[in-house]
Amino acid sequence: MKRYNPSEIEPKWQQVWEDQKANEVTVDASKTKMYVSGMFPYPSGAGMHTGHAFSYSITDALARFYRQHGYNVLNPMGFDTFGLPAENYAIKTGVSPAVATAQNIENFKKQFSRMGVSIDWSREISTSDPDYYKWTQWVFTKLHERGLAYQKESLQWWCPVDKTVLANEQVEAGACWRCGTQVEKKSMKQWFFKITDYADALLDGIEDLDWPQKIKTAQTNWIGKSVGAEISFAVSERDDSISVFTTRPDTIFGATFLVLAPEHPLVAELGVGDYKESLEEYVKDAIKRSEVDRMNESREKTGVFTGNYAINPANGEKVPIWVADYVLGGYGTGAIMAVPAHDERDYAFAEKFNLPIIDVIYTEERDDDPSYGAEGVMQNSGEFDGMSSADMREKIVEWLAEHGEATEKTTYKMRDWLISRQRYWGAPIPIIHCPEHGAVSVPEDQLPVVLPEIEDFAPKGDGKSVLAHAEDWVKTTCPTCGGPALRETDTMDGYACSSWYLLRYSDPHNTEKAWDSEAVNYWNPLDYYVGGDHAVAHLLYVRFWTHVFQDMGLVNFKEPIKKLIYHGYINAEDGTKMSKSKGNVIDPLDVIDQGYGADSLRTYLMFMGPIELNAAWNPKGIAGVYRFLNRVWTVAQQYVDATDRSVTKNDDAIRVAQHKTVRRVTDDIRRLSLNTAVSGLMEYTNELYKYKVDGFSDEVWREALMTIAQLLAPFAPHISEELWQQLGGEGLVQHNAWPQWDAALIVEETISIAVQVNGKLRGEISVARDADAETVKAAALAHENVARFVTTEPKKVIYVQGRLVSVVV
RNA sequence: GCGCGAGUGGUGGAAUUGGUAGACACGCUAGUCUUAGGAACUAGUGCCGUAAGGCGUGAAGGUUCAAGUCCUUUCUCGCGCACCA
Repeated sequence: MKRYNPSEIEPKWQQVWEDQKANEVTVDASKTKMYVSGMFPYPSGAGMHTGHAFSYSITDALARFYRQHGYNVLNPMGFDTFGLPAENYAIKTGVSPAVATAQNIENFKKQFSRMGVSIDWSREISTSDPDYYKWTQWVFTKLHERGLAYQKESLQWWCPVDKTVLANEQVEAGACWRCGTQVEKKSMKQWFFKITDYADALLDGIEDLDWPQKIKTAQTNWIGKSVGAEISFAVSERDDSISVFTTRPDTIFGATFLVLAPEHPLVAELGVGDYKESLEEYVKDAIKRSEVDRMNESREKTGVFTGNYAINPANGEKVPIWVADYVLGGYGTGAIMAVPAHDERDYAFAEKFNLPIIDVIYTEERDDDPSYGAEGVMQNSGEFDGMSSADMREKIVEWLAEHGEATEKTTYKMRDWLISRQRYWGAPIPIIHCPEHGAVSVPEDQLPVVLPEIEDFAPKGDGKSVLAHAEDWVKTTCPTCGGPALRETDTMDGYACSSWYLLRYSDPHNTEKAWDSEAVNYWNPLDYYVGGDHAVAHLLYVRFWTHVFQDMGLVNFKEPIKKLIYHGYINAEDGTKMSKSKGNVIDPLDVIDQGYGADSLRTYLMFMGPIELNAAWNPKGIAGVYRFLNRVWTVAQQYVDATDRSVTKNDDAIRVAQHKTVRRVTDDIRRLSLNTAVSGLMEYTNELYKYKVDGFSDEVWREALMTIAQLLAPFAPHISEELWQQLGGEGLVQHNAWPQWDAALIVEETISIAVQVNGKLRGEISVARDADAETVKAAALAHENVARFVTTEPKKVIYVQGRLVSVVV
């Protein structure tokens, strides 16, 4: 008997798939399409880790499952190649990012091949390939044309030692991540995408997405829609007013002071007399710190009085104007009316600085706590006393508008998407700055704006990308007037590059346009998107761009991803994250090399638990799966080697087990319960194992074993191909139909019924499948052990068809 | 703090619709055989108890003939957001 040897059969089938181009697909309107994709990887120098192996094993299982069902399956792969690691590596070693990236991609592709994933490599893309980023740039110009890409002065982190701009996540506790210097804020002109124009559309789209609730909630919160009012407060003894945003205009009679953010434009003018100096100092200090920092610090409120007053438009009361950093400059109007009786933050502030608190909403259950957000009956509110606060919310805005300025207003937490990066290794922003015409888009026929090759990748310390020093490249002519002009030297955020790659897979080599709409509309939207990261950013940006593309008539759908599979992490054996420093990293390629093979690795990853949960790697666990595949192998070999195939002893039982398993595995994969699909295959194998000692019949065993090859193929494709071939199957198992189950064969003649007495299990009876209720009840009561517990006439006997009898005494 | 999940044997987990809790796998125990093979096979394995039986799904209540599943309260852990007015 041949032994199961994955290191022999796996490379063999990988070669066959490659030679036959088994996974390449084209648009075919006569077939139902199925488009699945994992989130494309950043090809790091470290190669593939278990997270990748897990993610792509899920994707591949689905691709193979649907391919076997006869769908036209697109399972592509690409590489998210722009980004900081390659650039930092270049700064350190001088190896150009393009060269290092190409090597890493080669390595990743080898590793993908060894995993046995069924990818259509003819569609490979890489975001740093000029043939790709030409179209990323083209999208930028289209957004620019539509007013969705614009420039704005904005504050950026600046490290005075490294003399470079830092991203928010590169600032740790107010210090530069590299040198530890206290960072500063610097105002710079930056490019933004106007995602806020799509806030409502993106919010409305969330409801119908077949995505995990937590991702949908995360996106909803991120967009952060608030409906309220903007109300104007006149500044006392000044010809000025301060506009505030509130979601609770009904509490305006309780507004006892105003608070402005330190960034508020009026702050500079409001300081009066003795208060002026302390105000200036406070503002200077607050602006130095980021919003992020302010939030990380203790919630102890700080603030200063301006010495100035405003008039509450509801009751004409003079209310003091304060400045405090708990009010954010970037949200609403950067100013609030503080209602300490009904907002815990205002309450904390009022307590600390002894400001008046007026309770304007009465609720019965209210205790002494400041009643944050509660609805109730209005009081201390003039003519509105006794009314319901919820009912008056809109009325009071109308009333305020009659003798002042007040309008209904909706605000969002989401800000526009800042895409400028002062970095080399990214897609150049396709803009030319002309002294005459300003920022002009590079015309389509001059795209791509190719990233120039340079020698020195280290930032020069001027807050610009090193591209600014590639003088020949920077100096150009204005597309509008032909006069001398300069190129934009910032590159785009990598998220821009990954916001449309799922569309490019449909038509990856098109040199005329970003994609052909027929191809894109055939394959998209994506049926399954598999990943475990980017809950908000990437998954929101992809939606944003697709919404825009639909508005531009480039695609005929709004939402790019139908079903999102957001899987967990694979942790180390002790449940903590794998990390190089802890030395607990499991390298999936090592696992394959150890002799377990890719099939065991993949099947184990699917068997570990529900895909959406985190799981801890258990070296014993993969041994168990290897044992299972060995049993599959052994039982198949014993059939193949058998000289006598005339023993029909267990044929009926084998047939029942086979059809039950087909049904179960099919259902389980459909509902993405991959761990139970694998356990179903294990049970089936164990059962066949039991019967093999009695000997083999020909057709029944052959069919039973071919079925296992088919059902196992999504998880362990190599052994499945091998067994399929040994059993005389036609062609590749992955191109053969998924087995069907025959419902009639699964039905058993006698069924087992549990018997409970007062809710406790007391016995089990066997009855005919179609026995009527009275017969079953009688049989239940006749059961010896049941009778022991039923000493009086039962009060009630309930028969649940096909399941149990419940006797109540 | 707010939001979203999840708590089941020694371990990972199963139970699709309120209907036999613990499938499958790991580990462990005992045994068989040792063509020393990452062995294989057989039997057992929730807890207490010799048994009959009792107890048992984070905790406490409740609804029901019947609750891991539904309701109320509460605790713990994970993830996301985090002074957004």
